[in-house]
Amino acid sequence: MPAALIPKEEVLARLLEVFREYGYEGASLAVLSEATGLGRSSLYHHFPGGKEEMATSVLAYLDGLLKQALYAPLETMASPNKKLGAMLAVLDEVYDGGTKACLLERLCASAGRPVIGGPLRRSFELWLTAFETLGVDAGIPRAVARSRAEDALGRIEGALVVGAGTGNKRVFARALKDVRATLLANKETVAS
Amino acid sequence: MPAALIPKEEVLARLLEVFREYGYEGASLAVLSEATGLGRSSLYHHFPGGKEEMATSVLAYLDGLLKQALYAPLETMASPNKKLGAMLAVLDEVYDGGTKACLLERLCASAGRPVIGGPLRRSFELWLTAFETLGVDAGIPRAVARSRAEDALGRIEGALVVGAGTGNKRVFARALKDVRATLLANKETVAS
DNA sequence: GTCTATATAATGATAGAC
DNA sequence: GTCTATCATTATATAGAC
Repeated sequence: MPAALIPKEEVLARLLEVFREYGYEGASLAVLSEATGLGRSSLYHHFPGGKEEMATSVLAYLDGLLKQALYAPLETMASPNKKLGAMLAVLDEVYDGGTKACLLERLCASAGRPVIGGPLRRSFELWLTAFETLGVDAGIPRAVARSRAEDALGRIEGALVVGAGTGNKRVFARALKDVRATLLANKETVAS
Repeated sequence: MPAALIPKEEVLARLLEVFREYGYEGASLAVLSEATGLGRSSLYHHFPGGKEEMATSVLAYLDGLLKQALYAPLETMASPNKKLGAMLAVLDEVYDGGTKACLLERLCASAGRPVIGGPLRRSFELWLTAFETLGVDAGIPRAVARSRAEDALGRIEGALVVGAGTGNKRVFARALKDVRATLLANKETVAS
């Protein structure tokens, strides 16, 4: 039997790129095949469940990346603020300064498919829980930390959307800066 | 010749609903046909350019809705704050409290198609300019008003994404509240 | 302006050789 | 584990009757 052309993790990484650029419906097997360098049959060998299994496997692979990017910093001895800085630095890199789309957002249009919607929601929750946990670590009441986490993720996702629609990267840079300043802050807004 | 079953504006409204739920690639002619009650050939009679023309026509139709929702309030005599309240009230209704997706976001995955990307960017700009103009009306320097407009639209889009992925509507409600409080404010963030 | 019927291409998915 | 060849289905799009 022929040796694997590329490691399975590399296959997943390339599939991820396609799904996050084109979404689920837009990611045709032709494109997925070209991106991985594997023929259709090879893809079906790795993912007997077809395109849906490719998408769910990619979501599981993303969960691993999220754990690296968001949960690894949580387990260090650094201050909550430093941990947040580490998380946001990785996100800035992953989204290439706001020029690359988010897989979670691109899959939302296909959340109606049960095999997508379930894992998708779990990936959202994984991210939210990381932010929430960081807030709790910083001494913020859990309910508040949870709301802040949702708002922070919303800021990031929305900045990527506006960036994709307008080509403006500064929105994303400001979003990261704002999350940096507000997620853990004892803040109040003062009108003058 | 048979009479039109429904006015063209109603056709556009129904096409809009499909595109904003499923995105461009996910909106098949079968679904578009069913949603409008028109056969394929009737759709091609109205939109000779096929699905791409349906999408661009829907974007143009959305521009009209945006002008109603965002520019009509601008031309009233009310205070900037009242105008903002009117805008956000319409948005809250249009997105059904955060349960309906935004067409602009759902089309971003297909922005690579030139016929989509151009009009899409123009629709984003239309929205941003409305928010920016309101800020300028309120006495905010244009550059600041522009940034605030981008951030506000980002907050709204991101809240819809998080809402779609998690099923949580409160994110959207808080986003509207935050835009209400920050778009026109003389604000500063105070850490205590 | 709408319909039925059809053309043509692309899609997701399989079978079987190596 | 990968390939070529092919399947059935769905997709977009057209032709022509009424």
